[in-house]
Amino acid sequence: MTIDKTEILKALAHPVRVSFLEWMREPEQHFCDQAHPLEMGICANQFEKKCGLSQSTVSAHLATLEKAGLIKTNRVGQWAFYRRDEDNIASFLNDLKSTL
Amino acid sequence: MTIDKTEILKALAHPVRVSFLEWMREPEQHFCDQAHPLEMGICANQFEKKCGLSQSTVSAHLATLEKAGLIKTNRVGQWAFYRRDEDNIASFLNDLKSTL
DNA sequence: TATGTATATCGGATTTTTCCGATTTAAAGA
DNA sequence: TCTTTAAATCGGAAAAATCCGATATACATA
Repeated sequence: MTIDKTEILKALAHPVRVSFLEWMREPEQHFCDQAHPLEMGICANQFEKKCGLSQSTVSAHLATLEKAGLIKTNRVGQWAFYRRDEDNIASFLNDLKSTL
Repeated sequence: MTIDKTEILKALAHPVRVSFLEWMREPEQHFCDQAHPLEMGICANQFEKKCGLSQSTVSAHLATLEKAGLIKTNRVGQWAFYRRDEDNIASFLNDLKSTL
C-alpha cells in the first residue's frame, strides 16, 4: 500500500496526534523516564501519562497514526513500542511541498 | 494574529479544500474558462462548477481556508476573488518540516 | 426604485470524530 | 494454573464536521 496524502492529513488534524509525532522526534527529552531503552521505541503507556487521555483513546490515536503510515509498531512481549516512520514522513512532506 | 498550525492542519483535513489550493497553483490550467482575468484571483463560482458541491458548501470551505490563513480574499463588486497566501503556505510548510 | 446576480449566513439533518469505561486478548510471572 | 499487566477492541454518548436549501446581504443595472 502506497502513502495516502488524504489519510495522512486527516491523521494530522488532531493536535494530540501531532504532539505524539513531535515527542517521538526527541525521545530522550520527552520520555526520559521510560523503563525500557528508548532504542526499542516508545511504549504506549508513556503517551497516556504525558497527554492525560484514557488508555483506549491513546490506543486509538496510535492506531490512526499507524494506519496513515506515520509510525511503526514493534511488539515485544506484552508491550507495544512505537517509532516514527521517517521514510513515509519525509515522503509526505516532500509530496506536500511539491503539490500543495 | 499569527499562523496556527493546528487550524491549518484541520483546514487541510478535507480533500476538497486541498484540491482548491492545488487548483489555485495553476489557475490557467484549472480555471481557463473564467470570465474575469485570472490575475484578479479565482471567482468563487468557479470552485462550485469544478467540485460539484452546493454554493453554500463551497462558500464555507473557502471561509475555512481563509480563516486558516491559506488564502486571501479580494472583493470586487459583487464578486469574491480568491488567491493563495503564498507567504503563509510557505511558513506553514517550513514549520511542519522543522517540527513534525 | 425594482430586478437580477454573486456570495454569505442561517437552520437543521446526517455523518464522522472523539472520548470513555468495560471487556477481551495476549503475554509474564508466581 | 491463577493473577497481574499491557494493549486492543467494543459499545455508546457527546462533540465536531459536512452538506444542503432557504434566506439575507451587497452590489449592479434597468
